Amino acid sequence: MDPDAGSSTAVSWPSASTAGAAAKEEEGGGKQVLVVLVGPPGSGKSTFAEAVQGGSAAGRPWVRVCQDTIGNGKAGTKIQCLKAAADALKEGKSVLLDRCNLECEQRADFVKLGNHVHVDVHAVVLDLPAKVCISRSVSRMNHEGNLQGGRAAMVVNRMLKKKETPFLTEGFSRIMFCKDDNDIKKVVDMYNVLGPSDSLDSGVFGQNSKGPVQVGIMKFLKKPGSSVEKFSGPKVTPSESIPQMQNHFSKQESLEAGGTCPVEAEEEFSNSKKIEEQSRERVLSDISSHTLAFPSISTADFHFDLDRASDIIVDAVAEVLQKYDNIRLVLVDLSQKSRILSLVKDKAAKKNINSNRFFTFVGDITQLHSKGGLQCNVIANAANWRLKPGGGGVNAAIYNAAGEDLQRATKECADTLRPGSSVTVPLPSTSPLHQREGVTHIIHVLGPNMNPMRPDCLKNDYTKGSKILHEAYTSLFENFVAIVQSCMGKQNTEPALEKPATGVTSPNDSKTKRECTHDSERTKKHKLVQPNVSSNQATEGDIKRSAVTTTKMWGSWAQALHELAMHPENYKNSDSVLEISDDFVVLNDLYPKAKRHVLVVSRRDGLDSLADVKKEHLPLLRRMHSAGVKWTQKFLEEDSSLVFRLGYHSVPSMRQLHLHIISQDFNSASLKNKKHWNSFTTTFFLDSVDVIEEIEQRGSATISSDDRVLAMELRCHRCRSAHPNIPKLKSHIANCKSSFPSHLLQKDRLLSSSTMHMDCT
DNA sequence: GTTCTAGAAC
DNA sequence: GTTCTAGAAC
Repeated sequence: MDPDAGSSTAVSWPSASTAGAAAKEEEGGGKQVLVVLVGPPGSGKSTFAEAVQGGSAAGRPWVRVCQDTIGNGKAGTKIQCLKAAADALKEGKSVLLDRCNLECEQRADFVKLGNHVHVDVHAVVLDLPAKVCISRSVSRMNHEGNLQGGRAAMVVNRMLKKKETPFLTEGFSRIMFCKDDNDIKKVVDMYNVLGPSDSLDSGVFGQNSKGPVQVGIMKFLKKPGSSVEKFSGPKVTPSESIPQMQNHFSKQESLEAGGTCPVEAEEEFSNSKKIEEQSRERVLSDISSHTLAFPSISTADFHFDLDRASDIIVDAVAEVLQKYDNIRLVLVDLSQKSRILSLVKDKAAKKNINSNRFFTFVGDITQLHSKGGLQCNVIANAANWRLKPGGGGVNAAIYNAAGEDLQRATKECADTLRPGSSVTVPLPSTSPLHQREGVTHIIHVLGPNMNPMRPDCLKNDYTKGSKILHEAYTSLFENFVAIVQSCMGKQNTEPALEKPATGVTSPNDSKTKRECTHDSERTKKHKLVQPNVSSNQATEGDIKRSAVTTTKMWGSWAQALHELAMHPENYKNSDSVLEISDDFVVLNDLYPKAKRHVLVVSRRDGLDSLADVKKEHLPLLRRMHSAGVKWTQKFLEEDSSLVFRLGYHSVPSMRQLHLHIISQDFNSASLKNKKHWNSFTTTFFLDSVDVIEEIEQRGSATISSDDRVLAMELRCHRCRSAHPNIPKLKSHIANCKSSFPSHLLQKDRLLSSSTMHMDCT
């Protein structure tokens, strides 16, 4: 790649003729730069630094900090370089750090320094062939660091063995690789025209794609109790001013290898340190891909106050990083001038967030690896509530980059998304985004909504909006953690719940759906689920099923059906009771939610709900189903325009297993609220045919004990359009003539005069 | 499951 | 002001 490919920033600023203080004054525009040169002796670092310093045509004041010369005749130290760099930056100057910096550890303190004083930290890698460096260093005379002749060849070889390619995650905002003098010249030219207020785009430029894999960058991925723990670097605190940093460094001074090319360097590593390094690399390579890249959610659509949004991001990030160790988060924005990015960066630094575990990044979220050199196995999508492509921005970009695979995979996981929630979609390996960028999962997230045509519009309610935005990020991070945990093959303290997602459920696709995860709504009470559900006992699969047995507490009001089932003779004169058999009672629902709404109530004591049903109950279920079909037929004879659905509520409110037979007009005054609607039109409603089939195959029914589907937005059961409230929904469904969703047209899930081969008169 | 009602939304 | 939702009580 051309080294200046990323220098798209215009450099047409007025040239500041004065240096130093003048540059500092202009800080509002661009930033100072700390250029960390990376290269062995003979690679041309000093020549590069002198060329930039001497050729600056744009008024940017440069200071060269060179370890070879900083000791005034004696061997210079890293500490001296750090101090000199800190001083120069404090004076508003940009710094060229002229030392080898071949190892991550050698660079780390300088990067930290640059990030602390909020300057851009660049790496310029002088990646020339070893023989070139050797030949230059061997033959040169009067080298500043007195490294020349035969000794130089040995040192260059030794150092190159230890070379660790710089990576953005070390804290660099930009890395440029120079393979030859031509590349070097281009980079020098780029800096020469970089005015005091200019800045260069973030990213990696000129890297050879088959470069070595960088493992050292993963040192942030410590796990408590593991050997990696020992390698967590000194904790960075916001109050850690430069002098304090220097104190810290001075303690380590004896351990630090000299900057330029000390022959002694190799001896500085004790055996124990080597062992630690090896074990670190081994562990870290296992979890090296656990990185989530996410865009800023809702800030464009919602016109969210960016200051508040950045607080929310930083808070949510801090919370999740505190809870989990082995993850890395990256906030991505396309624009170099992104305000949300700079706000978040500043606040994260102030909040003492480890910049290795969370950082901001300028780039295209769909090309982080190929263009940015940043490997992220999971990326978040600022999705729309329909989970559909389009709309521009990140959503469109991700759908475009991932191809149709993403649409298909998303559809298998969920139909919609509520504000403040997220859903994980495993990205098929056939997707270009998977193949090219190494992205294995997309997590769709939906922030607060302000479009009055959509459900849950917040208008200008920032309190609520903030809450939802925080929920959205938390949900995103929890889902990401769940992916990481499942990749690591273990469930930690707080595994994110794995649930069947919203939308279509059928035996055919239930497997894939289970692989998707929806967010857990921690604040919501699960009133219908009693503690004995024992979610924490779930081990493999983690699908809560059939766990609600005999000990569920039923309120007195919930006992009516049980009472009826046990003593149907007491009700035989009631108008509501249509049929009594040994197995069941058929009755009109007391509060019908449609023109026709009938219950087939099992008479078996102990079968409180579907969760209690086992294979031995199949004959009963089949008989209940047949009774339902028989009565449906009768109703269709009375009104052939009706369409019926037969099914069970996942978690019923009334005790005693009962099958609903309900016409799909939903034209009833008793249908009053969201829970009523969603209990019949979401996955909460399990079709009788599917329940029977699953019990035949698995021995029990898969039940989502998650009642969040009941709180979902109101959508037409035919055309899936959304409506803000019950009255509007009702007026819509009264007129909606759309055909039913295709899955309902299969397997006799819908019964009508045509499917039952009756005459339509 | 429904009813009642406070308070949010309009 | 009225409409609508959501939570508590039953």
